[in-house]
Amino acid sequence: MAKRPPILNRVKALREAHDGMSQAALAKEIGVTRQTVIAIEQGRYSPSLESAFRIARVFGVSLDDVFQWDETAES
Amino acid sequence: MAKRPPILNRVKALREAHDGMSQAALAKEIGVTRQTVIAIEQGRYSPSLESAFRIARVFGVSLDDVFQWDETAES
DNA sequence: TCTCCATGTCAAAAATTTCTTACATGACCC
DNA sequence: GGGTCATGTAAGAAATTTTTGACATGGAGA
Repeated sequence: MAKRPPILNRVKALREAHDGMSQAALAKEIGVTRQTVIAIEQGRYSPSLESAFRIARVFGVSLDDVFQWDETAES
Repeated sequence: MAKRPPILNRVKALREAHDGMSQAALAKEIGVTRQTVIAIEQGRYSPSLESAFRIARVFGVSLDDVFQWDETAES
């Protein structure tokens, strides 16, 4: 399997701040499945750049507001 | 194969602005192959979020400075 | 000319992300 | 209790990204 990517994200926090939007609702808006949203929030793998863009657009923020390089990981 | 992603990038321009860095040198710095850099620059597919981050870091810019959503593509 | 370097192409395999389907749990409300 | 919703897990298939290896071309320079 994939090892954990060195990327952190605030998807869950943004979702909750967005009027408690559910994982299912977010998944539908960005055009992926609920399982994909779960995996991304859990950091099991990082999304494609395209999914990342769609997530940022749903919340009206920039890519860097959603995803951050994990400085504690090896570069 | 994959259809063209709705994402544009300035990798080639950044590379040239970065003292004419070669595709091979960039590939080595971000830990992918030269073919991957070629494919990204040509827009054949968009990179993983992890590769995207590594590219931005090499050039010392933000993700959004390297990759832009193509507004002319269907969302 | 010959060599080196940068870019490009191609095809198949490998690795990673995403989908599909199914089932489980806890919270909440009737 | 029974129903719905949100979240979570799991396994295999499908799709996409990346690698590997090989070969081609054009430019620059010795």
